[in-house]
Amino acid sequence: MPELPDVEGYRRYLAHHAQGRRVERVHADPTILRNTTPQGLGRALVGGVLGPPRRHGKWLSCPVDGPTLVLHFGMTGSLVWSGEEPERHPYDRMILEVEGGELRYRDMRKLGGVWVVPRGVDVESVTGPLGPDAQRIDREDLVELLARRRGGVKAALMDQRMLAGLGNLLVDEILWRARVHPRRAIGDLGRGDLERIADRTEEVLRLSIELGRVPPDETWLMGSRDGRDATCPRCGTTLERVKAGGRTSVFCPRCQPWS
DNA sequence: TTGCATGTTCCGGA
DNA sequence: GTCCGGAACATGCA
Repeated sequence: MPELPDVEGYRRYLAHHAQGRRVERVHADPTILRNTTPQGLGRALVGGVLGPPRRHGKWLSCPVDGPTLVLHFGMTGSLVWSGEEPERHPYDRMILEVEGGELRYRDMRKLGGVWVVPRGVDVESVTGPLGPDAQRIDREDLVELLARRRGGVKAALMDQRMLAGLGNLLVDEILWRARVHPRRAIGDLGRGDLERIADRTEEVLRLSIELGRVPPDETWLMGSRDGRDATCPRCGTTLERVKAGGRTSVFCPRCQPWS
């Protein structure tokens, strides 16, 4: 379930368990490797020491003595350290055997992927252009970014080239807190709307990043949105769903009126 | 059996 | 050039 807070959780997890350890061996499902082969991955990584992992948006990268390992988690990716779970799993698509254990990249649906960036090459060559990270951008800059956009507000917030890290569930959560209907055009919103969106973005990310995940909390839209007659955690109105920005959006018709 | 699912990318049409 | 919707990718679940 990787959105920015989850990937930030994986970054800390990798740093905690695997950073500083030397890679002894790698195994990989060739179909999860996006720009290399199992042999190429081995040549790049074996013998190297895992450096400090970095996150930008939903991308995680980790330098390994020159080359950089780059991971994207798609919709179902995660990391597992052998000390926490001794057995390998059929969906473990890549395994780094390191001194003292192994780090596994698990991804059921394989919509994510694994890349290797050679020494001296920019990580952007695989991630493509990304906007500023949603965790690190400050409020004023985010308001300015939003004010310059056109089109739907939801599509804008999910556009990784504008702002990196927000996905469908987080954007629904932010718009619900900011009381903005997900199908509104950004050009029709007032300054106050944009400021509330920026404030709620900061709030949602701060709270969920502390935990390394989005809390399964019934006071969050995210914790209440599933099910046929899910209700708004704030006012109890039955939640509705519409398509916006190409995905299903859940919103409260009372808290997020059209006008 | 059908529709839907938290990701990105590519394509066609307005 | 801009914006939007839909399909594709791979797999599981209701």
